[in-house]
Amino acid sequence: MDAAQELIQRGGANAMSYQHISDAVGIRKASIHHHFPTKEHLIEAVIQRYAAYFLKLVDAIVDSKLNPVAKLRKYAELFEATLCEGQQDKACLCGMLGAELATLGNPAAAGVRRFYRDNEARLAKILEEGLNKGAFRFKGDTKLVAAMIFSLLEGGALVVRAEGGHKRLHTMVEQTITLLQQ
Amino acid sequence: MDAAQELIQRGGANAMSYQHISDAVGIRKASIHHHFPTKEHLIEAVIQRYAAYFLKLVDAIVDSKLNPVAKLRKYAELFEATLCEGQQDKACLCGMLGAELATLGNPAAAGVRRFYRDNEARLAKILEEGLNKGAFRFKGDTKLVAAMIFSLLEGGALVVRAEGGHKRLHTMVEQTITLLQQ
DNA sequence: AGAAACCTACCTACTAGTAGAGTGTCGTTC
DNA sequence: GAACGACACTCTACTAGTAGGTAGGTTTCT
Repeated sequence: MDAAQELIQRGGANAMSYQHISDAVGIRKASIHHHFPTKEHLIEAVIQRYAAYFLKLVDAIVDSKLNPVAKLRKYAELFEATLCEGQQDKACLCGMLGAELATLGNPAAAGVRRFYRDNEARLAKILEEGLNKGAFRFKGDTKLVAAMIFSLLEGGALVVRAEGGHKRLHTMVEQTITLLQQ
Repeated sequence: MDAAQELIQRGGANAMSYQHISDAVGIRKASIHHHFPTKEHLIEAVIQRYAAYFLKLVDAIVDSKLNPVAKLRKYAELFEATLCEGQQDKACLCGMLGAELATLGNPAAAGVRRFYRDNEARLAKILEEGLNKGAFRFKGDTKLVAAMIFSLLEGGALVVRAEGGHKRLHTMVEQTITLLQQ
């Protein structure tokens, strides 16, 4: 699953094959089919695991005693950290799968949708808290700003791989935080 | 090229094949190879055409007599319009290809990078004009805000296909404009 | 007539997925 | 304590389908 996830994060689900995984982990293709009968199953399992892992980290941030601005910064760092891993060309798993949504099976697509919804809800919570405590100052709907920030991070993670990398994403995040505070 | 572009915008370059194009346009696979010898060539040609077409529209907006806020709104509408076309599941071509960047050949990847750079430059121009005229009011670097908006639009176009569609992207854009004016 | 476009027929490589046989590791029984 | 059976795991070897791409002949346009 580690190998599958890495392959998807780097080139997408359609560029990932059982053979590639086999080469990466040194176990024959057929043996992988024993654990994940179809590609659909495999992708779904990877999404579930990724979503659970990611959201656990997010919840730890949301529930921490940090101030809301620091929470938002920490949240964005999760995306930046992904870009730093390995050969620095991994984006968010669900950002990649979002592009290939039309070619995904129903259960996998539902998992991606759910990941988006869950993340936006957590972000909205951080923003709401920030507004109440006066750490943020902006007009409009927190849920919309949450959706905006999430799209920015998912899109940013993809775009900066072309130029600038994680450092560039970081500066974009800082600029966004500035906009939310003025 | 229309068929190839549509296939890429819906499912990505790796989910697009000569056979799919053949089925869509009613011309044999080998005949398509006559015009575009390799997939690399085809993708590159589609990128070039798309970038030229898109940037022409963008430049028309930038050079128009609209006020900067209206220009930004018009620019975002280009992304919204793409989502409205056909079966409402087409994202920006270069957003899709950004996800698959690692599996693209060098010339194609360079085309995508260039598209990103060109768009961010146009956006920065609109923002700069808006700051000077007092239509926008925000702290920070216009180039960074431009990169931020571009990532938001590219990411948003991908994310809203999962839920909400073009209407949702529109509300996110309006929220962003609000942030830039406060 | 010549070129551009298109065709049929084919190639090799790779895809997801299956069949069925070996291998190692258990707990259970004699 | 040794033999047994069950099971999880891995293997080799295979399938049918699809991928990108080519050779070479036919049609269509100018």
